[in-house]
Amino acid sequence: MSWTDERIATLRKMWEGGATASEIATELGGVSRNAVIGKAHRLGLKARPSPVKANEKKKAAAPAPKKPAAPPPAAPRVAEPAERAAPVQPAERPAPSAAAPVAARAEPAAESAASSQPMPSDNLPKIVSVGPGGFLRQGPGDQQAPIPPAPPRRLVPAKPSPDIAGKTSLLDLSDKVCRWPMGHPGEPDFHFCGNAVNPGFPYCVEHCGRAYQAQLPRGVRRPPPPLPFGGPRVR
DNA sequence: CCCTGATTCGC
DNA sequence: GCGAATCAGG
Repeated sequence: MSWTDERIATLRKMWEGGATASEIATELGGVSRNAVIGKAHRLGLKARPSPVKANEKKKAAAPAPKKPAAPPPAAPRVAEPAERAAPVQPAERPAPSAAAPVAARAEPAAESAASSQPMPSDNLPKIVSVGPGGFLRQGPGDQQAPIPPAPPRRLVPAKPSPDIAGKTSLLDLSDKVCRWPMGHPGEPDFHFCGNAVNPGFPYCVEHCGRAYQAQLPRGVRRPPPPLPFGGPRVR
């Protein structure tokens, strides 16, 4: 398989959308996870929470030579004492777990949008609180005290974008529209939600509610955790 | 062991 | 440019 423009576009979108290299590789087909990562790097997109690079100690002094291949006595290119040790990084970023960082980053409390009218929860179980971006947290357990004040704010945007009369294709994605995948890539009707995003999130309000769920006590978890990109493909 | 992304290096 | 092999953390 070669990297056609379309495949590259898919890689880009999915990578930026947060899909893992494995998922991207699976959906693209014909390439390995490594190929995806390699391509992503060559494309200049990297910088994603890597388990390995997550903690960068200011030490890191002695990288034991792993490659027995070529240890040239003259000029090892690994030589750079300065490294990146110069300024001690004040804020080290712990590897973010999927949901946490986004929620944490948003404005403190005051943003809650559940002001005047509680959303008409049709099929949703019980609304416990309102997430920072305005999406609804929910859960059967009531352990979470309801977010208090809710200064009058405009209700969640969620205004349907005009262009979603048709279907939002991969190429229609932007940071303005909900990236929640509908169906599986490769299937004829695969598309993305395309609604206006919940500001600061990659998904619309509704799908934020699906993507970011309140952690429930063990044993009381709901079974079906919907995953972006349809989750592991059943083949 | 499984997963992850990063890096290296022969092709 | 490509990607398998390898590394390394979770």
